[in-house]
Amino acid sequence: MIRVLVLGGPTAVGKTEYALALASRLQGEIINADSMQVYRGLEIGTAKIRPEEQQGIPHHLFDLVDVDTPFDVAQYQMRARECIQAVTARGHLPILVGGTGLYVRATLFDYHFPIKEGNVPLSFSNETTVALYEQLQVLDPLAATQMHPNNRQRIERALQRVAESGPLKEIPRPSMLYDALFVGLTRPREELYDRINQRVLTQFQQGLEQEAQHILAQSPQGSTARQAIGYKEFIPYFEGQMTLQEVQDTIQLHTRRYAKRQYTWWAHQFPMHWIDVGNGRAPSEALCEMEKLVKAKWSQ
RNA sequence: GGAGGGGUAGCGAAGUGGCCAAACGCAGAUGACUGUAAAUCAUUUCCCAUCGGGUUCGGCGGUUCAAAUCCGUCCCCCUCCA
Repeated sequence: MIRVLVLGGPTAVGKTEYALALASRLQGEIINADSMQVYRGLEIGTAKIRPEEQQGIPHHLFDLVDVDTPFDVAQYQMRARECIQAVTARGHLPILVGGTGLYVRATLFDYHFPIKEGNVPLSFSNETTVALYEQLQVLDPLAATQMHPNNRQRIERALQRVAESGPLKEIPRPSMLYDALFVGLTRPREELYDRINQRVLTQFQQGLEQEAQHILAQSPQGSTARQAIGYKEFIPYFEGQMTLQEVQDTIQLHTRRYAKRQYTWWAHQFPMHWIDVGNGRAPSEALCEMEKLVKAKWSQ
């Protein structure tokens, strides 16, 4: 099986820096696993690494599409698998770096996304959520058991899927397709939250407002890019209903909550090896621990 | 000094004798998640505990079978008049 090193963890924990160091020590190439950094133009708000910071290490799957172009897990899965293949063929170690757990899981595990047949998307706007859930219970009882009756977004998707490829025959229990090592970076909660708050302040100084204005003008209603934290919060501000300070507070709040959700996903969906990079620990020491994990797994 | 309004769980805010450990909002904590995932959704938040129990609604004291809710008194806050 192909080896893949995964570097995950919550936002603002320090993945970008450690990825760079790891890549240079392990002859690795970095593959983005962040659902928002695939968009061109989301720079400051997503804390995307800049070309001059990349230290000559190849970075893949950043800036794939414009903000008005839809992108989803299925596309990511395909691109990421191709990329892993290519990096491996070059004799390098693919390092998947990012916070979007679903993207990583769909790539490394046996997730199937049937090819869409280009049929008209169903419209559910006139139905109540209760009615939609009842429909799903009839059309795909198994899928219905997998989601909460209030989760309209997932119910709609399930109905769409049923229309395209029929009901679920069994609940999928995906297996891993790669020889993957999951390293998660972590820090004490309070320290992480401080870093998040500080990072948002810095982003404002770097011109987040201008970037957001630009992005919001370019991305259509409902597009994924305008759901990104650090951008959508500006909407009420540009409409004159919120102060800049309130925008900043809200971005910090949303980012903190996002970080918690990421912890939940990473901790529960993968066999993680957590490395504490906080508490004033020297990066060299943390890196050393990561290298040990790598050696222990792929001893060489 | 006088008149009036108010003090409810982390914050805001309902409740005005029993159905109140106390609605609701916010914030926090926990979790779910195979095509929007930086999305969407759920649970939970006085204390101990499995049922269940023990302390709460500014303090103290009363009335009552029963009080956050009624009475007395004290403390604190706000507005207005002096």
